[in-house]
Amino acid sequence: MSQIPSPVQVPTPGRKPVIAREDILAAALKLVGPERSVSTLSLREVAREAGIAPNSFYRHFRDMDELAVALIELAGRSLRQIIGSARSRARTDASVVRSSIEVFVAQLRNDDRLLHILLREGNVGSSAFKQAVERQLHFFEEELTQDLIRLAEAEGTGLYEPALTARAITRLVFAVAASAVDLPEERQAQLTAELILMVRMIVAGTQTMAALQARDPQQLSR
Amino acid sequence: MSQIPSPVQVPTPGRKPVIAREDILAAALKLVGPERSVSTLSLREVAREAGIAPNSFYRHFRDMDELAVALIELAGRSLRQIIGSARSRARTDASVVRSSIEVFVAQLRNDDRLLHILLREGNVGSSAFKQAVERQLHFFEEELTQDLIRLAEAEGTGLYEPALTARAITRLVFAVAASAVDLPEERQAQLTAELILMVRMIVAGTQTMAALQARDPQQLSR
DNA sequence: TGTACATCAGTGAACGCGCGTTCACTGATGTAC
DNA sequence: TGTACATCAGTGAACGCGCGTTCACTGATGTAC
Repeated sequence: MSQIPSPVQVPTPGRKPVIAREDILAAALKLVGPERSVSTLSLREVAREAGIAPNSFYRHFRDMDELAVALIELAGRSLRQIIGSARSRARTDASVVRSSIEVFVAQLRNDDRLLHILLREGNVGSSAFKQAVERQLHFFEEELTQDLIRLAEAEGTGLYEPALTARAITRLVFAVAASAVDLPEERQAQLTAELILMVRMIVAGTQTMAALQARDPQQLSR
Repeated sequence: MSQIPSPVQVPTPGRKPVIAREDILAAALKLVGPERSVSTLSLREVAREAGIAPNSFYRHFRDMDELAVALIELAGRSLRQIIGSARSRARTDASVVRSSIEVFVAQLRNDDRLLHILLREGNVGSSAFKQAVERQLHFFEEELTQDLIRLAEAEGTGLYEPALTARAITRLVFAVAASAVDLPEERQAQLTAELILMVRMIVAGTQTMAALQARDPQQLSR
């Protein structure tokens, strides 16, 4: 899945690389910020920040688009790992919602630029780039679907369309978080609380609808 | 609120304008597409499309950022008007959710580029641009809040945090629609159905939570 | 009605700049023997 | 161990291009009298 070369050494002839793909990704990350999106970075800018000649860039990436896709994959993998461990820590009690969102917002506040990119640049850029973002969101949706099913079984409640529910939660959390990236710290605490309530609404809704459907299968299509 | 000059004629000396602000906005709109966002348009490109010399652009806008903000305001006003009339048409029966979302998706399918911009570019660009997008979303949230209150009163159901609920619905609909802009037509029908269910989940959730809170005020903060 | 004048929307030419990409190269590293 | 050689990461210089912005201008339109 990863485009990043593993550190396994395959002995080859030729000059040793003095700069790694990762160094260039890191340089690009340093350049993004509130008013600089990945899609506005220039190849020369990134090369300058990485301390290499512009044409050395081509030794590592075909073009800026390939670099952008690599950034998204890095961001997705990193966030899923963070959320995943938060989730498994909280598996026993029913506060999965709270702890997942809290770790998510903490990461956001931690000025994780990878996360910022994943949140806010999903809708602009090349089609390869947008597809890379969509792929990462799907991973989240799939993992969340499994979580929801497990949670419903544990609590003995119904669950209406778990995949759809997971999709709604994922998209909502990403959208709200994206609009909060620029907010000051104190507003972000409030945001966490709001996000938790929003997700609870969806969960409560899916349970209610499951119960309704069990009683009267026609009702929901009205 | 509008930056667009009204067609009221204030007689002034000087040469008659041969091109209007609106013509330049229209030219910019023609240039945006699946892989071209407003933030990547160049001044010269827009001028070329509008059929004027590059420096004539400055007679109408200070820079491209001002044009982008004008586009967002145009998009917001236009969409609110469309949704508003759909909403008032459906006020009597309880299908506000369905008819609002249907008209929203119809507009999307209609290749309304203004709408595409509003949906997908909210998180990149200058801070003035992002604020303009946020302002438009707030208008939607406020109008939806009023709707939810009216609906709850009419149906006699409770409502937990109407403003928060409206916010969740608005953000979710915009996020899901943004990711669907590139989808083929047949997938968009499916999307409409999914969106309706998602919003119903939130509405069902807010009602359930209102009922829970009435019974046990502590329960929700768990 | 006619004439002089002010206004100002739009222009053509030019500027310096940063861009992506190319080319032929350098020289460090490893392999073959 | 020593030598010749192949590989290839990184380079310096150059290219043509489109960009935003500036300048002094043109000439159509309206006003004053």
